[in-house]
Amino acid sequence: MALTDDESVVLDRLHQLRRRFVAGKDLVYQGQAEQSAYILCAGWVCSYKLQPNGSRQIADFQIPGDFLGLRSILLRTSDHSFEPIVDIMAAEVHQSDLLDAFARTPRLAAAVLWAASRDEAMVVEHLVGVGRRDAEVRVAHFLLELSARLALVGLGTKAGYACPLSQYHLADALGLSSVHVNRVLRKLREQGLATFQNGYVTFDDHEGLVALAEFDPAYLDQTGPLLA
Amino acid sequence: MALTDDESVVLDRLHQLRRRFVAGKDLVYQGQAEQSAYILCAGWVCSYKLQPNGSRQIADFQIPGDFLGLRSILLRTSDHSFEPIVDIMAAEVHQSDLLDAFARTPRLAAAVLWAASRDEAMVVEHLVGVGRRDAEVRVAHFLLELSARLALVGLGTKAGYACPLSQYHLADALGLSSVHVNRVLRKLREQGLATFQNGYVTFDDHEGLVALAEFDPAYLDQTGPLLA
DNA sequence: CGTACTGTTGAGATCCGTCAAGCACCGTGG
DNA sequence: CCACGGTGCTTGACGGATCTCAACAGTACG
Repeated sequence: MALTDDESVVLDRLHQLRRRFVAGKDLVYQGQAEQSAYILCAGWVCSYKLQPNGSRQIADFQIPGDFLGLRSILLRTSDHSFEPIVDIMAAEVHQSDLLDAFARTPRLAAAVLWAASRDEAMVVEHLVGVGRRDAEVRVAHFLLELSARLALVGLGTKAGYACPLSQYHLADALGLSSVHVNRVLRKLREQGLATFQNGYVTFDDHEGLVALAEFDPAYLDQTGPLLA
Repeated sequence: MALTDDESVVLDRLHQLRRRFVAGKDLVYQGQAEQSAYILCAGWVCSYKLQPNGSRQIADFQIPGDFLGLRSILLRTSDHSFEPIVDIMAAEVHQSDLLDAFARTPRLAAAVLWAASRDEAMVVEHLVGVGRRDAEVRVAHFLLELSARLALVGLGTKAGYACPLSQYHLADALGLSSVHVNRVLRKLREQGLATFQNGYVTFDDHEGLVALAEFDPAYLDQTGPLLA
């Protein structure tokens, strides 16, 4: 994605303030009114919604390079929370700076809208998984999606990747109980497809896993934003 | 939402081409490359993804006033399909016109991004339902969300609304079998909470239904886009 | 008058959740 | 050094929510 000098300047200005956050302490919480977003520099984050009964649903995971809280900047109050999975670094983006940037460089607006569209496409695919795939396929698909996203930013290969998630994170993301996640992971391991252990995901049979999950990465639109 | 004259002109130009589509015949299909979006004038549409095994997951329903296919305009190929539930009228919006409009009026870009954010918030809430609510609560929540959205455009009240969906639509949207949807609807009816019949949804006990579903419409952000 | 679609109901199977217990690891503090 | 609590992982037994299969009724429509 080629930028003009002007666009680069505007983009740089958005990145000014870098902040560190510790694992487990929410960046943004459900119902918060203050509006600012972040661009994740290092570490993993998850966005989730809590239910009155205490259960939670993780909507998405953010990895380095991802926008974080774009939605809470335009909607008045954040309808969800962000939890750092590990200690992270993130650059703060103020609402006013972003809207200001739109006025200066409309192509940037299109790029941000592209990012929002891609986010939504991922959530929709996630919804498909939870609604229509059984537990084994769902887990397999999830591991593959993460792999594809991480590979884009150089954090993984077809062989596997470092993954700081616990089985509880998987359970909350996939709409399963942690007990069942554990059983499914064991099954995938025993079938020689994939191993999720000690902070690493290893693809023992990448091709077989893709076949099982019927994984098609088209929705990830890996070609980047198209600029008018 | 107050617009300047200039913005109104740009917005009007987007609406030029109105087209009619018949029920059941897809407007946009999964994998299609051509890029244009629509603004729905009359009728109901659903957006869905098909699985290789034939089952489908409906991601969202669009009602009059909603944007339709905003995502397929920025991503290269549409990753999902749109099916008119009934005969509809929709105004076509070309990709180039939209990007052009961003350049002229950045506030419009913010408004469109707001619309995209709201869409995503709805999908996330949908995901929460499918992942973490049992069938009865899920159906109740769904009926209430539609009610709130329809009320905003004058198509329903707390008493009920006209609803052209079949039980199959509900099943595909909620990640349930149509058989089970039928049983749940019967239960809601017998409990005196809501009736889904003959193209009408009637709230027999709106308050009770809200309590059962723990419905909180905050995520719908009914205050409209905020303009810089 | 058949055909297709939607809705309805029952019976049986199964996937997955809940409850429960136990193990491994790790950092803390005595 | 060891006791201890916390967190995460593992496994078994049981129950239930939901699915699948199957049959049938009502309605619209050609």
